[in-house]
Parts: sequence; structure tokens; C-alpha cells
Amino acid sequence: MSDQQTDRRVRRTRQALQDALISLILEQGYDSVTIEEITNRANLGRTTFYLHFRDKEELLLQAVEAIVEDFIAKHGADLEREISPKTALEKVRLNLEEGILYHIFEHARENADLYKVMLRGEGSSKAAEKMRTLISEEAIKRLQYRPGMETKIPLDFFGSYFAGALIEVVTWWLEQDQPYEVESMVEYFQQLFIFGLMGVIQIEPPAS
Amino acid sequence: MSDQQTDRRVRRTRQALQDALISLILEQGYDSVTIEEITNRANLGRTTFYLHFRDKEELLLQAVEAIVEDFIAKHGADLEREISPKTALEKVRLNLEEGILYHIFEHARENADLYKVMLRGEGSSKAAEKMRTLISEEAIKRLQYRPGMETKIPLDFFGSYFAGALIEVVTWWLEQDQPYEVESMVEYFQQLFIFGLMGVIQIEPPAS
Amino acid sequence: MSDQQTDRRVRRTRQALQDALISLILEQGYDSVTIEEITNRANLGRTTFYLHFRDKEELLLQAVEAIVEDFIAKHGADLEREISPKTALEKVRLNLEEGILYHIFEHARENADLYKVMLRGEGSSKAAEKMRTLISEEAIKRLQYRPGMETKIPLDFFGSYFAGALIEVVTWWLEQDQPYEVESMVEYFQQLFIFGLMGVIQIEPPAS
Amino acid sequence: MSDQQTDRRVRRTRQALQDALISLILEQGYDSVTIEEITNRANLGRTTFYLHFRDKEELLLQAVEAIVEDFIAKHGADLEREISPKTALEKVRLNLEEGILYHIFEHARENADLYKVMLRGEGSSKAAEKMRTLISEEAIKRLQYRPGMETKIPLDFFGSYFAGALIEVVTWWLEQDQPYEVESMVEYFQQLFIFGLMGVIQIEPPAS
DNA sequence: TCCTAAGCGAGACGGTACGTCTTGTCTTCCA
DNA sequence: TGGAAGACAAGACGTACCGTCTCGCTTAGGA
Repeated sequence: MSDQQTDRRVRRTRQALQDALISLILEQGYDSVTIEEITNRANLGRTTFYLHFRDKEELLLQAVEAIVEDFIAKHGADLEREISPKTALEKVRLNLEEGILYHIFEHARENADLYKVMLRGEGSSKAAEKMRTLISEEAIKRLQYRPGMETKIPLDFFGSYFAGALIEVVTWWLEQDQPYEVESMVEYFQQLFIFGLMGVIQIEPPAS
Repeated sequence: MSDQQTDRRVRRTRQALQDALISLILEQGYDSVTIEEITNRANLGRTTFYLHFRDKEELLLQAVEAIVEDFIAKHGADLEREISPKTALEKVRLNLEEGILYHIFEHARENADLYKVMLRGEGSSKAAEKMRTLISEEAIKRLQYRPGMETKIPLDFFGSYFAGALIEVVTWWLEQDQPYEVESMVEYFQQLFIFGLMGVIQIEPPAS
Repeated sequence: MSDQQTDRRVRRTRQALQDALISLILEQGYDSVTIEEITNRANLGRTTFYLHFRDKEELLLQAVEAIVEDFIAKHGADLEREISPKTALEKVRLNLEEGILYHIFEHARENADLYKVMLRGEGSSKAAEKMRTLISEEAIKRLQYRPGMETKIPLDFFGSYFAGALIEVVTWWLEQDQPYEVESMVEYFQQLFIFGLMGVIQIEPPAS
Repeated sequence: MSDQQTDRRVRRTRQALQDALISLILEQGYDSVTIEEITNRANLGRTTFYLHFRDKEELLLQAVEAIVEDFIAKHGADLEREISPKTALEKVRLNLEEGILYHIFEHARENADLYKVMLRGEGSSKAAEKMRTLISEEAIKRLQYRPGMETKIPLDFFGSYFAGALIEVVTWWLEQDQPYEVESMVEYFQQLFIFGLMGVIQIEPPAS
């Protein structure tokens, strides 16, 4: 058989397994999904699974990797561009509005099923951990390059705070079947993240 | 056997199982912990486990319930008091400083092992879910009672954002073996949550 | 409590357990009967069983012993008397007719439930073994004392043959709910045992 | 795997389990034999047992069936031939001498272990029951076809008597490690069964 | 055209854990 | 002191998955 066709066939097999896994996780939860259930849904023999993946976790992690790579392929350049900092607050706001946050929500919406599974610990907690770290590091990188910054807060703390809030908000949004537009979500998030509670409850600044 | 003594014995047995489970989860992760490992570590027969709990998950959930109840017993009154709102920002800051946030970090520090397990999805994701909901609801309740508030942001969104950020930050802190004092953690969190990015990167407030 | 009363109570407890066991064996077979089922039916606590018997088997064996003792108490004298031999074939026939065989079927009829259980291997095979040995030995004893006897056949063989045939016939009779009178059963057995096939199929003696 | 090879493999596995079971029953008695002991001795995993048999009893019953089929394959034709009756007592004697009885003892000797287990109730009483019924029915069939017969005795009774005596005698013989030749056993049995006690204790026939 | 390598299916097997059931022991209480 | 109640250890049970293996079938390019 030609390598090309073989490749195509193999890819189709792997994709079928991946899709089966994701849909099953959403139906029953990661833990209770069985290799046999996966291969049944994918119309493949159980043995075939082991020709391609060591176990359920590897299959899921590869799916996660693929989606991350997809995101980077699409928005990696933006990521770099945004990091080299301009100066004013407007820049911050601008960056975020036109920027990466928007793409994150957008991408999450487009791959809702997989995102649900990989952001929560529901699917093998390693997937979630991977995402958390990735986001936290990206956030830290951005803060470090911000001019005029003065670290009142440890960078790690900042990363955790950001990653926790973002992941949770995205997950909540997906699990509610996206009750708001992507644009709104971005705005809400910016509001809270940039101005904090003060942006929400309308009060005078502290009587200094 | 007297009911009292039976009770005492039973409670000791259950506690032993709980402790064994927690320590094993921290060593190997929730999924790979075996009922037999639990009972071995607790110096009990495997059968005995099933006399008290249906499965691993029930044991963990009861542990979570116990720790939540413990927290409420200690700080439930404070919770109510804080909710009835005063007015100024100082109040906000004050409340938080002397208030519930402090107790949360403190309590997490005192029960570090269990918190690590129950905040992450590592231990049965149901435990984590429970905590998320609880915190989110509490946050929403507080926001609702805040005077002068104007909902620029959906309450659910707010709850998720808060819960996600707080849980992630606490977990990170515990997993790093508490690199900062409780007081610092509370301050960092307030800073970010009340003033947002603006509290961190030193720039003038938006030219209103 | 007086010793007498205690004794009476204990005896009643044991009897209740025995009866429960027998009736349960007949309903479900020996193996599947549970100690708990026995004590439930006897309206006693499970612990109580172990105050009186080591296990199911001991309980059954004591029941068997009791029934054997009962038989010997009633017909033991006859047993001895019959063994001291007279002379003629009439004697043989007479002995058996008025004798021990009749009492065996009679006793089996009166204690049908227990006999069913103890003759078949259904109840602990030790019970059945005990009966087999007992009957075989008794048969051998009688044959040995028979005058004019000439051992064309090993005694052990003879004992086995007799015990096997008798036990099987009695068991069959009980399991069919005694389709024939005791008298008939005795006659059939004698006929076959004394004259063999020749007593059944009417043919001339071998043309010597 | 080719069906043939699979079959061969499977057959070897089943045979190994059967052999293990029989040898263990002889060592410790049916009841106390554990599935794990069986598979250990057969050098197989415990799970494998359940791939082939539902439980211990099924395994034993299949072994019994196999041995019965083996016997029928070898002597089934003889069985039929013998039943079509000739007439005289010589025929009877002849039939038995050259006939089925001889083959039974011979077959029992060749498969001593299995016979011991299946004739006694030691191994699941169902096996023993099956054999009893089988032999009883065969005996009845023969008697019915015997010409000049006159049923002084119910057929069922006759069957039970015969089966009980034969089974007990064979079992006794095997358990004593066959102290007599097959020929002798056949002769003893014929003697007792055809002529009864009269063939043993030398007395004149009843003064008719 | 056949042939041959790869993907795949079928299913036996060993192994581990599960949750259940029964046994027998022990301790404490009650009548 | 006999019996009830019930916690507990031990261990077998039958089931569910897992991951490995061996073998046979199919299919489609390259000899």
C-alpha cells in the first residue's frame, strides 16, 4: 500500500478514535469510558486501538496537543506581536480587545467539545494541568514585558490568578452553551481583570 | 457494645480510612489508589471499607463535606455578618482584610493535604465541582448585597471568575508549600481582585 | 436461672437450629444453606449458632447421631438377638420379615426429612459415609455369624453391595414420597436380596 | 489464529482445567477446591477459567459427560445388542460375563480418578445423580426386554436397587485401589445379583 | 498478475481490582 | 449465663477492563 494512502488511512483511524473518545467523555465522563466503547463507536477492533495509542490518556493528550497546535498555527504570530509592548493603557485595552483573548473564546467556541473536556479535570487531569501551565506562562510573559510595571505581586501568583479565572470562565461559558457572544465575554473578562471590583461596583476611589 | 463506644470505634475507623485515602492520593493520584491500599494503610480489612462507604468517591466526598462543615462552624457567623453591607470602599477592603478571605487561606493552610486534593480535579472531580459551586454562589451573594452596585457583568460570570481565580491561587500556593504568608496571599488577591491590572502596572487611571 | 431450666432452654435452641437446617437443606440443598439463614429461621442470632456448633457440618452430624441413637435405643436389642443365628432359610426369611429391615423402613418413614438428607451425599457427604459404613458393617457381622456360610464373596464386597442397594432403595422410596407400604418395600428387598434376579424373572434353574 | 489451532489450544486448556479439578477433588474433596487452586495447578490465569466454564460444577459435569460419551462410543453397540433378549439363564449369565458389566468395571479401572469423584456425591451431587439415573434406566430397560419376566417387583425399585448396589461396589473397589481383578468383581456381582444370598450361603432352595 | 507488507479483526490469555457474600471471632450489652 | 447485636478479618466469588499476543483476512501498490 502506498505510504500516502496508508498515512491517510491511519490518520482517519486515529481521528475516528479521537472523536469517539471526546463524544464518549462528554456523555459519560472520562473515567468510565472504556477502550472497547471507544473502538466500538469508531467501528474498529479493540486491538487496533493499541496499534496507535498506549492508553486512553495518550489519546486524549494527543488530541489536546493537536488543538493547541492548531491555535498556535492560527494565532502564534499575534501572540508574539502583542508581547512587544507599546506604552499606554489604551494599548493594553486595545491589545486585549482585538487580540488574543478574543481568539481564545472564538477557538473555544469552535472546538467546544474538546475544550470542555480538556479544561476541566474531567478528562485526565494531565490535560487540564497542561493548559493551566501554558496559559499561566503566557500571562507571565506578557506582564514581564509590560513597561512601567512594578511587581507588587509575585509573577507566579499573577499567572495562577489569570489562568484560574480565564479557564473557569471559559469552561462555565461552554457548559452553559455559550449564553453570551464572544465579544461580550471578552469585555466582561477585561473589565474584571483590568479594573477589578472597582470596575463593577460604582464607587468613588478611596478617600485618600 | 455500648452505642457510645461503638460510635467512637466507628468514628476512628472512618477517620483512619479518610486519612489513608488523602495521603495515598497525594502520593499517587486519586485514580490509581486502590481500596486495598487504603485499608492496608489504615490497618483494616478490605471488607471493612464497604461496611462504611460505597466506594472511594463517597469516602472522599464525606471528607470534603466534613472540612466544609468545619469551616462553616468556625466562620459561618462571620460570613453572614459580612454580607450585610456598609458603604465605602474602605469597608470592602476592611471586610476582606479581616474577613473571610483570610480565614479561607488560613483554613487551607491548616488542612493543606485535603485542600490540595479537593480543589483540583485530581480527587474525584465531583469534589472539585462542589467547591467551585459553593464559592461561586457565596461570591454572587456578596455582590448582590453590595449597595450602589451596577451589574455591568452577569452574576454567574462574576462567580465563575472569582471561584476560578481563588481556587487556582490557593491550590498553587499549597502545591508550592506556601511560599508566602497568609497575610501576603490575602493582600495579593485583594489587590488583583479589587483593582485589577491597574493595581499592578503603575499607570494613570483612564483619562475619564 | 436453674441448671434444669438452662438445660431445657439450650436443648430447645439446638433443636430449633437442627430443624431449621433440615428444612432448609430440603428446600435448597445443603451447600447453599447459610448459617444466617439457619439462625433466621430458628429466630436466633447468628452469634448464638457458634455458641453451640462449630459449623454447619457439626450441626448435621449431631442430628444424624441423634437419629442413629434413637434407632439403636428402640431396636438395638433386636439387632443383637437376630445375629445369634438359628439355622434354616426360613429363619433368614423370618428374621428379615419381622426384623431389622422392617424397622429400618419404618424409622426412615417416621424421620423422612432427616433420612433424605443424611442418606444422599446432598447433606455433607460425611453423614452419608457414616451411614454407609454403619450398615455395611452390620451386614457383614450378620453374614459372618450365619451358619453353613461359605464365603464365595469377600465380606467387604458383600457389605458394600448390601449397603449400596439398601440405602439407594430407601432414598428412592422417600424421594418418591413412599409410593409403597413399608411391608411391600421389605418384601421387594428381600426378594431381590435373597433370591436375586432368579426371584424376579421366572426361568428354570440353569440346565446343569 | 486458525480455527483448528484455536480449537486445539482451547481443548488443551479445558483438559488441563478438568485434570486439575479431578486431582484436587481427590486430594481435598470437592467443596474445598477453589477456582484459583484449579487454575494454578493448570498453569492458567483465574480469569481464563470463566472463559470456559461458569463454575466448578459445570466443569465437573462436562468431565462426567465426556466420560459417559466415551463409554457409549466404545460399548454403545454392545448395549443395544445385549438388550434384544435370548432366553435361558445361560444367556443371562453369558451376557453379563462377556458383556456390559465387564466393560463397566474395566472402564472404571481405566478412569479410576474420575469415577471415584463422579460416583460419590463428593463431587457435586448432580454428577452422582446423573450416573444413578443413567444406570437405573439402563437396568430397567434390560429387565423389560427379558422374556418370561414377571414383575414381582416395581421396575423403579429394581432400577434403584441395581444402581445402588453397582455404584457402591464400584466405588468401594476403586477406593480400596482395586484389590480384586475385574473378572472377580464381575463374578461376585453376578453371583449376588443373580442368585442373591442363596448363592452365598450354601443352603437348599426353599422347600417349595 | 501475483506477492507482499501493512492495517486491521478476532479472540485466548494473564493480571488486577472491583464489590459481594459467607464465615468465624470478638466485644459489649441485656434479660 | 444464654442470647442479641454488630464490628471486623479473611478469603472466595464472579465480573469488568486492561494490555499482550498470535494468527488470519483484506487491500493495494510494486515486482
